[in-house]
Amino acid sequence: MISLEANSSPTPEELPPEIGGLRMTKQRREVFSVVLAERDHPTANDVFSRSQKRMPTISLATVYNCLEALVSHGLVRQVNFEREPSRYCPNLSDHCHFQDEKTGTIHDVVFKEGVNLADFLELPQGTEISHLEISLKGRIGSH
Amino acid sequence: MISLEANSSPTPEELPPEIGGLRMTKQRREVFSVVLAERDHPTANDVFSRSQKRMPTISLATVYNCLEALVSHGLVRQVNFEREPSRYCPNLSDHCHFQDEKTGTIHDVVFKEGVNLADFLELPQGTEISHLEISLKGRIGSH
DNA sequence: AGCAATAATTGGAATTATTCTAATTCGAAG
DNA sequence: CTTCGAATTAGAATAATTCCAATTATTGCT
Repeated sequence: MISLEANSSPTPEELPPEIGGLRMTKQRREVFSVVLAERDHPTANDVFSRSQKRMPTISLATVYNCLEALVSHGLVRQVNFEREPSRYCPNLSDHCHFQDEKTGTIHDVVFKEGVNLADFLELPQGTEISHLEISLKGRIGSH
Repeated sequence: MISLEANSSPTPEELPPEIGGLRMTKQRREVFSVVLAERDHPTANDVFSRSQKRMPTISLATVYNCLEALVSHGLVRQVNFEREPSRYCPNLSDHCHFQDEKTGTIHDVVFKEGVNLADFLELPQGTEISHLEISLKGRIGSH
């Protein structure tokens, strides 16, 4: 099995013909490898222009299609900050996002060991959560 | 001081000439009273059509302007679910939102007593959070 | 291999929430 | 009552995303 680790990001050619139930096409491989390559939470447009470098014929619609396929198969996470364009994140571990207001940069923020949602939310009993998004904004202290 | 409580929602006329540093105009009063009236997290469009009942001449642009003024003065909260249109919430207490996937209805969810963000997030030290949004989606158990 | 069926890609048009613009109107202060 | 900055308005503009219909690729059969 091919490893999809942080600092060994695969070229499109290295990706197998199927991942997590999703058939990989040339374009999906390209898009996926772009998302895997840099952990900077690119927008669809960012992914589009990066993909064009290797595959100049790819279309923006296809990038949207591929991203949606990857997201719905759980291979990539879609990240939203208020009404900003969606961003895409290859980090599948349980985490949330912090946006530095100064630079716009988005950082992954992990939960502390053993923390469970239901532990700190007054949820109506019987609630089943299928999706959770935590978005933080602020500044990183500099002194 | 006029009380802006849950079940005594003020008519526009009852709102003072200034709230929280924001000068109240006829339209702002109308928009604010619409948001206060029902805790169903209306979109800008919802607010627009409800406002039109009492004030048929109000424009959508004005509704957006008023909502933005109310939000930036901390009188109303803007609530986002992924890429859906923004919704508006008069509940200023510390809480987050749960959307019932079946009905689309949004419920306020409060944090458990004494819970603090930094307690469960591995935040880079020195981080100052100015904005936090937690959005949940799922189903409410029915059995 | 050849071929039908199915799925993916493409470019461009369409949609939709929201913001912008420029003109008008309002309202508080003198 | 006039003035002047702010608010409102209608409509145009913007921007992210989705839709559409046509083309191209891929799969599964025989």
